[in-house]
Amino acid sequence: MGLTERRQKEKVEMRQSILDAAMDLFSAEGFESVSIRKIAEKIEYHPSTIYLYFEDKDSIIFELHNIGFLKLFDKQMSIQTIPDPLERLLAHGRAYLEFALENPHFYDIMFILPNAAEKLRICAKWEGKDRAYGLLEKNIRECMEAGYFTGLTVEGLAFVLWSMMHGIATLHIRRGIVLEEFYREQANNLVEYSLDILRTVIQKLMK
Amino acid sequence: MGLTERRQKEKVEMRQSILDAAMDLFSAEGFESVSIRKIAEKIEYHPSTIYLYFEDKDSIIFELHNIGFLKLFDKQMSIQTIPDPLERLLAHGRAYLEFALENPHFYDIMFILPNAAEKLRICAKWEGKDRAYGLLEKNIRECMEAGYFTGLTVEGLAFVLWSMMHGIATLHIRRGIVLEEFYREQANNLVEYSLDILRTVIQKLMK
Amino acid sequence: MGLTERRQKEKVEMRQSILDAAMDLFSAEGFESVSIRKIAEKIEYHPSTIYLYFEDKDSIIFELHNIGFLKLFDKQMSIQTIPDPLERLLAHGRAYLEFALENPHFYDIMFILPNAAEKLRICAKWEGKDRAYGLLEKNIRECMEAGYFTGLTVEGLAFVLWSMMHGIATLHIRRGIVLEEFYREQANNLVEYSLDILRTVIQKLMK
Amino acid sequence: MGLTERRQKEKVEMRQSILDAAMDLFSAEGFESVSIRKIAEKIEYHPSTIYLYFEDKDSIIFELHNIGFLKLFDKQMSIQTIPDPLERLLAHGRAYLEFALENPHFYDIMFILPNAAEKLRICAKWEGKDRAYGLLEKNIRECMEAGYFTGLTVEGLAFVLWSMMHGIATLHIRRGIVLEEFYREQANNLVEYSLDILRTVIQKLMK
DNA sequence: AATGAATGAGAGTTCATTCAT
DNA sequence: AATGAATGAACTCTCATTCAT
Repeated sequence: MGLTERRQKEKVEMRQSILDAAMDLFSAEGFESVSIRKIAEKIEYHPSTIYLYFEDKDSIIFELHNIGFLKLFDKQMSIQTIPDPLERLLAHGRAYLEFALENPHFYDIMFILPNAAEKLRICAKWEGKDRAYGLLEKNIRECMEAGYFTGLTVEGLAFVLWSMMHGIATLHIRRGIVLEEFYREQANNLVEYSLDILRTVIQKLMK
Repeated sequence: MGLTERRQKEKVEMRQSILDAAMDLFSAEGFESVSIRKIAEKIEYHPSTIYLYFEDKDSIIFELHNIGFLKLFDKQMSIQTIPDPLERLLAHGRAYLEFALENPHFYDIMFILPNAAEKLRICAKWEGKDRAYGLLEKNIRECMEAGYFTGLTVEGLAFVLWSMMHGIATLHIRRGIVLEEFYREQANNLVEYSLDILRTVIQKLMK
Repeated sequence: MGLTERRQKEKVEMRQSILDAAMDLFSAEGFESVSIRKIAEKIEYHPSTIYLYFEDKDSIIFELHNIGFLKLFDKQMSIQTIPDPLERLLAHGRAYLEFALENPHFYDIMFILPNAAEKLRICAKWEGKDRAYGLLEKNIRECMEAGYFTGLTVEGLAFVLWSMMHGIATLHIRRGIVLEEFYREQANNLVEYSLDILRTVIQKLMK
Repeated sequence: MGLTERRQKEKVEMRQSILDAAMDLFSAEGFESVSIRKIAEKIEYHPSTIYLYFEDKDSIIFELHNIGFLKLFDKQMSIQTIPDPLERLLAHGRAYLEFALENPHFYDIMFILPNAAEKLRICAKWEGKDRAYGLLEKNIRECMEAGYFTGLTVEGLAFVLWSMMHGIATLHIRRGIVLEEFYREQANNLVEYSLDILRTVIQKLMK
């Protein structure tokens, strides 16, 4: 490994450790208490140093966004090989939900938080989002081509399913307390519980 | 009206005007820019004065919470007179969604934003929530007693319906842009669009 | 003296001490090192406290401007009673120059420094300036009405005289070193030296 | 060209490109926003590299000073061939003013801005200045030898004329707005307007 | 000759809150 | 009941500069 190469690698590692620290802070103390100073303190560097790796705070948030969407997309791609469209659609839902509940803070940044960074508001054209949604529509469409869901539209169904999944995810992430109270028994395995219901719904819709 | 009585009344009015100002600020500039100073400026009192009526900032947010739940409950009660349980359930969904989209900032505080959660966790008895959820379950139960939704549980269906409605509401409130892109034509009348779909779903589930 | 009155007075005094500190810093270390923090340190208050008396840093600079122009105008008014127009014009020049050399840092902020505060750039309509210039033109006009300066225009002469005075002031304030080298003997009494020359010039122009 | 020679040349070129970049920044964004970082960015080098060619930031400013004086001296030399001393003196004024208005930022650094002064005080022998001033005095002296300006001293007249020119230049450079308001019609051709007046003044002084 | 990494100092500003009056 | 005065902590960000490589 040459000199330039190693430096390159070190740079990447530093960026990563900044992002990790930011994510840790976010997880531990909530989004509003992610600050350049705290990140710096966490990685034991001077605040100024952060600016050698990221243009500003927004860029850090923005990067976390992107990473989140990459993660989600990867997860969603991994189930695209399932041959049966209906099973695939269910697996799709499961993947989405698993992602949300396994990476609640990523999900938070990606889908819940107020347009966290100015950057995001500007960058309206935003691949991650489109790709993820496109995949959902594709899977629904293929279900329909296979004869399911007659009488429903792709958009309508996509809307229903996304809303449901998003609703479940959001409730769990932000209102864990509430859910726990009502679904105490299922709280530990909310994914399975939700998917059981999703399966029932889908089966009813299917006919 | 005696002296004590009038003082009492003035106190209530002052609290109310503080809450109003806070809500206005929230609506106008977003949650993060609600500050004691700005509230004080809006009601033309000194910042210190706020502390005579509320312990701290969190208490104000918490109060807004409660008000939101009262509003929601009122709205939901107003449709409980509908005799047909299925129609009532649909109206229930409509009421919830309308509340969310008409009072996005209340909904935000009540169901999305994280901050208030701390207070809520402490405040053991939190009527608003229970009552609202209880109403939903009651309506579902009465549908089932009327013979609908065989093969589904009350909790399961409540969970599905709430998730869906919450998902729709949240997407609209926080990701307006996203929705607009995909549902441009329906964006102006998201409630009706959503309810059409809800109706379809319910009808399929019904049998 | 009532309570409100004393408070009012204290507020004024505090504002004044902030302005004094700012001016001191400016004199001692130059404009660029005037900072809220240093002002605070100088008056032994917390930086935040400054913001109770001034909206922001610009407002402080802006206030210094205004004070400067008030001072200058006062000085200029004090010689308007001189009956003979020519003598009055000479006194006018003397007053301007004296002001500049006695209050070099005010003069600096008023006439030399890069549009120091954003406020000044916006506030194009700017009384102090107009009044001061108006006075000069008035005095020149009255000289002309008395038969002096035939063949010259008011604007032209105002321009010449102001330029000269401004030039002298600026050279002295900012290039003291340069001047000292060339006019070592007169440096201690630059006003008189300049006015002698001005008098000669005016006498020549007069005819 | 030997190796050492080429290296020498490269060094000079690099210094020049740094100075050019600094001047560009100065012209574009004003003195206060000239920073080592921005210069480095402009010439697409690393900030550290600047320090291989200049000791510190002040040295760069100081160098710009010198360059400015060389430019001015060149311009002034170019009119020294005019035979008639009076015409030459007028041309001298014109050259000075043209230089100032054509190179406002150089003029700024040379005669208005404070910063460089520190270095200048240290730098005992400062040719540029002496030469420029010497030229002015020489031209005035030759006018006197030709019989003009009786009753005036060389120093006095030099002082008046320089002050005037400097005043005009400074007003224009730093208080463009002010001037424009009063001399709107002449603003586009301030040099000619000023020289007309200068000519009048000189003619009056001449006799 | 050039750079990459890092620093420390410092800037303006906002905030929730307290305490004496 | 209300306010005025003040604080201390926190914030993002920019800068000139140094040192090892």
